[in-house]
Amino acid sequence: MTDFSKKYIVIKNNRDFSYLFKKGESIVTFAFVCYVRERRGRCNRLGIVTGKKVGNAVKRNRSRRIIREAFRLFEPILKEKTQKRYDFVFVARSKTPELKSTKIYSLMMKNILSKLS
RNA sequence: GGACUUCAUUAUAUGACCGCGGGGCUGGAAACAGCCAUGAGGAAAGUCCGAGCAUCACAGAGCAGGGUAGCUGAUAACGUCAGCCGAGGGCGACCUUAGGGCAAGUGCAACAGAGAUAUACCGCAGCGAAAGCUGUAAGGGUGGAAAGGCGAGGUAAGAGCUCACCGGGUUGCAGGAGACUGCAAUGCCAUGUAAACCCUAUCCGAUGCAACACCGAUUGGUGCGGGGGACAAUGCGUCUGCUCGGCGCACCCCGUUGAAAGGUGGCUUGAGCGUAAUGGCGACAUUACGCCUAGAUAGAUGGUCAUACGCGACAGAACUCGGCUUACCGAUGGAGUCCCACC
Repeated sequence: MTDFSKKYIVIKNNRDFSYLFKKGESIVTFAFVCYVRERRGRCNRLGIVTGKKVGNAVKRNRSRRIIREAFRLFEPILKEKTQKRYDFVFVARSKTPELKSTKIYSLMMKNILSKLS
């Protein structure tokens, strides 16, 4: 139903998450851990995991928002570069809430694009 | 000026650009697009109490289990709040208070100490040549606690033995709505612990919005199991470092599940908030006027930049209220107390 939408889809299923943890390619930085896998379909999908290790509810919200914001900027560039579509799962780490979204954005550009191309 | 006490308020602000949630308006068949205003807290937290609301159960009474524990009031209700009483702390403003009953029963009280609810080790006094006997509990030492405290009289020495003051018990009278207070008489009666069991009084049905209600129905859908088919082709999953290959899913049938799944409502207009007046010491109540203030469902408030300063603490709504408790960088205002200086 969101096929024509420009936006990404949010991953909700627990099955999808565990599948990506198992089979996805992992990219580790100090700010986040990312699991990626190629998928069919017309748009990318995004899932964010913020465990209890990150901190209290405010810190978890903060890291979720930062990652989402960074991904919002990052996603159109990815679409331009390649025709392939991917599933992403980002796992927040304990340092994440203290960072700026630009920092995460640059980390995404640096680490993920190079791996996928 | 310094040191405090108490009650409130506030919780970085402003602008630009890019985004998000639900709502309204406009365009559109729809998808969607554009515009507009709006969008976390004093604790949203812990889930510790009390309610509303919902479903189930229910004649009445009792047991069990649990809560509460000075009095009077406030309240929908409370374990909350207000005022007062008692006790304790502070020079004071003021603060703290788990504040019924060990004179119903049972239990426990280590060590020390002569002795722990009872005693006589050292003492003191009398008698006696002495051993010792008798009287006594002032003093010593141990302990959280040793038969009310302290002083005077009294005595062989002592002791509520007597008396004054203080403390506690009982009875009476007076005051108060009551907790209680005051006075008088009597008389010293006998440890602590009930946040030990327990007793007394009083209150309590259970489960929580993932409650619950509705929508949609056999040509349909969810999950599980079994069989078939394909064994050609395609995709995905799985075993594997890779290939081959096997198995599973996608297809069909049967059995079972019978609303569990999905969607919508519940979901924010409420014991609501603000201002004023009146009543009340106060909690609060009444009246008038004004206001509408998040409703997400993997969960919306964010990002970037700029400016200012003290460089921003604790922390994120999840059915809704009233409280309590805990966390917290600060800032501002009102009222009040004590000390110093000056007049």
